[in-house]
Amino acid sequence: MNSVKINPRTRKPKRTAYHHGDLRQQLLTVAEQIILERGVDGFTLREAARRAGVSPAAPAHHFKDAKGLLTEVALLGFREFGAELEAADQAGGADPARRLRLQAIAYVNFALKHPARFQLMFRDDKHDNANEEFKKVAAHSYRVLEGAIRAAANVPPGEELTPRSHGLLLAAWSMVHGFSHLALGRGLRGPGQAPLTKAAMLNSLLPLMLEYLPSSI
Amino acid sequence: MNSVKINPRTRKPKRTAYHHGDLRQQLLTVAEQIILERGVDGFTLREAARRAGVSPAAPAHHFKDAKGLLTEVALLGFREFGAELEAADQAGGADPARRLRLQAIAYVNFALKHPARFQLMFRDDKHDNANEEFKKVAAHSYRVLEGAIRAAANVPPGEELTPRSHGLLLAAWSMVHGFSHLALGRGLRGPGQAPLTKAAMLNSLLPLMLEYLPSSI
DNA sequence: CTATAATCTAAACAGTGTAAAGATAGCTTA
DNA sequence: TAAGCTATCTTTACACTGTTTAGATTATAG
Repeated sequence: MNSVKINPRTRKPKRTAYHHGDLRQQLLTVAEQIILERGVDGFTLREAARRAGVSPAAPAHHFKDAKGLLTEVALLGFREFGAELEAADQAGGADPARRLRLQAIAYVNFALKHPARFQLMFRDDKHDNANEEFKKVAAHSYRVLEGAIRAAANVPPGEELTPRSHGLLLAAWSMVHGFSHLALGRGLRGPGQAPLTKAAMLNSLLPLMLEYLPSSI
Repeated sequence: MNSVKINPRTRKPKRTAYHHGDLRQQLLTVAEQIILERGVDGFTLREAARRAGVSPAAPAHHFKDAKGLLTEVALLGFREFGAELEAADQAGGADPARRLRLQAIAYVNFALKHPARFQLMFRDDKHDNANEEFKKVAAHSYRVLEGAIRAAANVPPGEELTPRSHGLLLAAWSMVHGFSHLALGRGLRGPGQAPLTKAAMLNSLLPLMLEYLPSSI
C-alpha cells in the first residue's frame, strides 16, 4: 500500500509520449530552478515548458497562467518558511527572548538559503495575492512571529496586541526582513566595499545586529 | 544671458519636428511616470518612447538600453534620497539619538512618497550596478547613516566601526529598510487584515516601531 | 468498446527589446 | 553662405515573450 508508483517521466524531461504524466509537478520544479538561475524576473513560462519538454501552451492546463504557476511556487515556499519558523520557535523553549532570537535567525537563514524563493514570496506583483490558500499560509508565518511576541509581552492569545507589543513585533519583523533584503542585494558590504559571502553575513554580521533585537517589552 | 530658451517640445509630447530637442530629459520624466503607474516591472522602453512621441529605437541614442535608462532614474532617486537623509540628519542637531530617529523617519517617508523610485533603487537587476556614478551616490546615502551612528557610538571618522557600532548600524538600517518594504507590499495590515493607508503606516505604525530603534550603543 | 474528459500540440497574434540601415536636421568650418 | 560632418531620429527586421484558438491524442468512465 505504501509502495509509490514512480513515473519514469518524472525524471526524464525529454519524453516521447504525448501525455507527460506529471507535468504539473515538474513545472513547479523547473520553475524553481529557473528563478534560482535567472532570478524572479528571468522566469519565462516558455522556458519552463521547454525544460519540461512540452509545448508553450501546455502549462495552461495546469495553471491559469504564468502568475498562477509562480503563485503556487510562492505558496509552497511559504509553507516551508512557516514550518522553519515554527521549528525555531519551539526550539526556543519557554524563554520568549530566545524564541524570538531563534526565529530571527531562521528567517534570515531561509532567505539566504532560498534567495529566489524568498524574493518571489514577497514580490506581490508576481503572484496572485487574492489566492485564498496563499493568504492562509502567509498569515500563518505571521502568526508564528506574533506568538513569540505575545509571549515576550505577556499578551494572551485572543486579546489585541498593545501598542508597545505591536511596536515590538514591527521592530523585530522589519529588522529581519530588511536584513534579508539587504543581504540578497548588493546592500551589505564588508570593509572597503568588498562583497560578503552568505556565510559571512549569516555568521558574522547577523549576530552583531541581533544584539539589538528588541526581545522584551 | 540668464534667459532660458524654453523649448516648446519639452511640454508637448506630440511633436512634429524630426528632432525632439529634449528627448533625454523627457525619457527620464516619462520613465518615472510609467513605473509609478505600472510598477517597476510594468515599465517598457517602447511605452516610454511612445509617450515621448518618438520611435522605439530613438532612446538608444541617449541610453544604452532600457537598463541604462532605469539606471539613470535610480541614480537621480538616490541623489534626492541622500539629500533628504542629510537634511533630516542636520535637523537632529547635536543629539545623536535624534539624528538617527529623524533619519529613520526620512527613510520611510521617502519610500512611501516615491514608492516606484524607491523600489527601483533597490532592484539590482533593473539597473547597471557597475555604473560608477550610481555606486557613488548610493554610497553617499550609506555614509549619511554611518555619520549618525558614529556620533551615537563615539567613533571618529577614519577609525573603523567597532563590532557593536556596526551592529547598531545594521539594526537601524535593516529596521527602516524592512519597514519600508513591508509597507509597500501587502505585508503590513491593520486589525482584521485590513489594508492600511500610507498615512496610517507613517503616523501610527512607524512611531510604534521607532520606540525600539536602537539609538545608543 | 465507446463516448467523454483530460491533456497535449500547432499555429497565430500582439506585444517586447534591440540591431542595422537610412533619413533629417543642426553645427562647424571654411 | 555653403559644404560637410555629426547627432538624432525613423523604418524595418528579428528573435523573443504570454496567451488564445482549434485540433490531435490519450486516458478513463460507463
